[in-house]
Amino acid sequence: MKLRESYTCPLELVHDIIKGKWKTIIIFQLRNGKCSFSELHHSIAGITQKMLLEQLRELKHFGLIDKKTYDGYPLKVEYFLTGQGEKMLSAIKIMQEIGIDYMVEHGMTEILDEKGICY
Amino acid sequence: MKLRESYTCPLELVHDIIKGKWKTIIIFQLRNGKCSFSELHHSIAGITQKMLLEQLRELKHFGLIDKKTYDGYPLKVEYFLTGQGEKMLSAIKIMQEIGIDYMVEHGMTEILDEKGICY
DNA sequence: CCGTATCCGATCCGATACTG
DNA sequence: CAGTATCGGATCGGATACGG
Repeated sequence: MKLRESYTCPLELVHDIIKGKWKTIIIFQLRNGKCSFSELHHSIAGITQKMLLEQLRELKHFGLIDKKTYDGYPLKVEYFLTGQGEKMLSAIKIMQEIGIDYMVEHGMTEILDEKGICY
Repeated sequence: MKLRESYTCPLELVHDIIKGKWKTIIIFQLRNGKCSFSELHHSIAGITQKMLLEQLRELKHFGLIDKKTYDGYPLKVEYFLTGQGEKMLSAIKIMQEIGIDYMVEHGMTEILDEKGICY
């Protein structure tokens, strides 16, 4: 969650911002616009509530996503990408392609639909 | 080093391929062509021999880089990006930009030269 | 110059139970 | 529905020493 005082390389900083198992997937899930906490929770296979919340908090802290809270009951919250989040998304989309390339190359295609999107 | 049998998402697979503190930096260092082991070692601030070798082995195993070994003494080895490595580089370049944006935004500019390249 | 091996603290992340 | 707290095993990565 905390960055260092200084870095010798921008990539080291970015690594500290998006490291971990879930952040790229969360950003990718926000590619089509706003999502509630539970939409994210249900659309990301295998993530726990704890991890999702923790990662959302960090992504917000680093300015890749933002959220809007509506008072009332039940509580309603919407998460969405910021400008920098969109920029990160453009890198993540390339990585998605690389993943699909690898899967095709190695016969791991069973999980892909015709567009290579799996959620 | 080992991937799972199957993944529910291409990004999860890519994460397993490039996770860790050093891989994106190593790929970025290879952006201008071939490098020897010691060129990489000297150009990447703070990396140990152990980590560099370990990460190079994994990157090769996953097909993002390749190497050419010349017999003779002293030993000479050259590492370079494959096609998929170049594709990953295009994503990494975007992340580099994001890192520079963040540094500029947060007054961490002291390490950047006029092009934002620090090695 | 290039590559290998081991030890060990730090961190990550899943499971689980609980609150507003 | 959204968010918090704690515990413990697995993994990561730095230090260090050795080998082709």
